[in-house]
Amino acid sequence: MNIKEVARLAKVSTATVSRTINGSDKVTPETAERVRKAIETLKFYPNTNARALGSGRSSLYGLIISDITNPFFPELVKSFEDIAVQYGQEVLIANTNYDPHRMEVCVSRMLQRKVDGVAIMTSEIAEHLIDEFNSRKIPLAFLDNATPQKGISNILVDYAAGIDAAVDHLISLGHKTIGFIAGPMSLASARIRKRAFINALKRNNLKLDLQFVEQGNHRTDGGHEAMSRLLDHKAHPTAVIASNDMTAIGAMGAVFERGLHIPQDISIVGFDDIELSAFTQPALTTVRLSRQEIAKLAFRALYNTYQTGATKGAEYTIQPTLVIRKSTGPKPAGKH
Amino acid sequence: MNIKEVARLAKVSTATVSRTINGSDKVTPETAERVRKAIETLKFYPNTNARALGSGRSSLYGLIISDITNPFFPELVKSFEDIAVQYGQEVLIANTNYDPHRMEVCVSRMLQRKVDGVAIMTSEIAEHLIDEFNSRKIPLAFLDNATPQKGISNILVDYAAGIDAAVDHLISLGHKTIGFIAGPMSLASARIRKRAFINALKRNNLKLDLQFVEQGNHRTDGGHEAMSRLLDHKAHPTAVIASNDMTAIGAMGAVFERGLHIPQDISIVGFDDIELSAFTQPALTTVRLSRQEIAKLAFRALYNTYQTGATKGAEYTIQPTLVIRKSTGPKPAGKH
DNA sequence: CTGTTAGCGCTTTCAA
DNA sequence: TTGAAAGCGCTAACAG
Repeated sequence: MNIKEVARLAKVSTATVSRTINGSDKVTPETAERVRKAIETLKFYPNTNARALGSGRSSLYGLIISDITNPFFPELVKSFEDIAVQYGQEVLIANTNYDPHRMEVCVSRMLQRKVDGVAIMTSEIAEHLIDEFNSRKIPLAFLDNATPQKGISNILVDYAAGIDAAVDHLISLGHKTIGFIAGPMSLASARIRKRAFINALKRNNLKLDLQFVEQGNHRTDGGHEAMSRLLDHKAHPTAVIASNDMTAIGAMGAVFERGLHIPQDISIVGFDDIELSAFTQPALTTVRLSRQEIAKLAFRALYNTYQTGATKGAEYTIQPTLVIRKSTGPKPAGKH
Repeated sequence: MNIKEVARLAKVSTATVSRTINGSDKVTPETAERVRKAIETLKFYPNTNARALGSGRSSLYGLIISDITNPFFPELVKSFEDIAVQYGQEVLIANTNYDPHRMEVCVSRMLQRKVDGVAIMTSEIAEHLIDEFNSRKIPLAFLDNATPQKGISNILVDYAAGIDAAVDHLISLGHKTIGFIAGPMSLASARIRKRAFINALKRNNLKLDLQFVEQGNHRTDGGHEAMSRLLDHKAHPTAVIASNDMTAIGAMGAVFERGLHIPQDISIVGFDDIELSAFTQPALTTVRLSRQEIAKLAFRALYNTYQTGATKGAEYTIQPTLVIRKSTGPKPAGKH
């Protein structure tokens, strides 16, 4: 069952069938109709592999993420797929599992499938792998690539603005002693958030107490432990900002374990706005980083670069927004 | 850059390069080594499309799910990929978004990519689409297919056993009035759970009060509303089982809104054990349905069927297990 | 507007 | 063990 059979049944050449499939305008409507009917009756599905091979275009875009079970990614994946479908393109998803070796495997898969572009939404990627893509002129889009490069698109996130919004919100609620639970310092984006927090305190003339800047790991366990340490101080902060939502959720657990209440005794702010955050008890106030926006910008950058054959990539900056829910409240009376 | 260049550099024919790539044992180690070195220096990645076209095997397995942002699926996807990688196969993921039309698109994608098998982990699929696969002898594996079919593998879940375990657990805690929040009755698996609940009550000689069997939608909003209705009754149940975790989480919110405590005033049990459930406050007691097990069984069934060319599919039954966390406790004194 | 035909890059007989 | 060559199914000049 192939294009020949369709051609035979429709009494045309394979070229005409191909043209019809690809929506060429140089096919008489009547002919096209006949072809379409033949396709229908034969239940013919054009072989993607042959198409890609013949045309040199795969219409496939790669999406490399760390781990689909990390709640940050599902929405990103979904949005990326949705927009790709809109553009008539397909998506090849690959997980690195935070493992450099798996990353190599992912890159190799992309190369073998001859993708038309790759969105790399994870930080850990070796320079030589980027070169593989570059030398083949495969468009790349990064999320938060620290070192922008020739011909590579970059989606930047204004983390500082997000942190600022969180700090301002807490200050407006009367908080003066604000703690922070950082993410892994190996992550550029985590470093930026921590620095932004410190700067925000300064700008607001709040004293920076380094013992209230704790270290987490962007997972719940790290948040839990960090918050426990924070609560060990006789005079703990009345509000804590976490570097991401998972950290905040872990932190909330630690607060409850001490018999304290959120937000009556302590306010908590997260970062990312993963789905889960709306369902915590109380619902988490957090800085929303729109995954849909990231996905759209990344895909469009790739698509445009591929279509136009442009050699320089685009750069976009995304503004996070504060989502106020129930985990933040006025500073408790009598505290500092 | 293709197999020819490699052949030239290694001073062999393209056939030998192909054999080396595919690990044929009829290549002298020395020759193979030369080829491998050539591949290395040229940074050659064999074109998957051409490989599939030439061989007739795609080494690609399709995975159709409803929606990657549904927390049930990420772990399933990950496990499926992990095992596929182990077997040297690739995975093509497709979301239906609960939309029959998108389902057609998904099926079409699978057909066009000439997948070697498809795991359909969503319920809504039209009969004629199944036929498309059948007529092309593409192995299929279903999750919970109500009507088992010729040559199709089926992963069954013993939902009843899971519900039984939940009911038994609550009874052992002294509960006598147990409520249930069902899922959408359009879902076979939801119907089974509801029926299992009713049967379990009977078997334990507990009276079945139909006003305590509420209707949800497997989402948090449905759980919230259903639980609110349940709590409107003067004498509400002291324990409630939800048809899935999202429902349970929504229900928990409704309980808190009334100023009641979990599990002191009311115990809650979920179903699925999605990641989120470990992080609710209190952590949710639930019936765990191992997505890893589902994924493994589904993939292996497909792989074996394809490799052996078997015409009849396998059938497996998965036993869910109760995970006791903090949302269940003894029946409150003085209640029924 | 339609048909002919030479590839696309790899696999796989078939011979050697 | 290796090579030559005929496909795999489709696309895209090129001709007409």
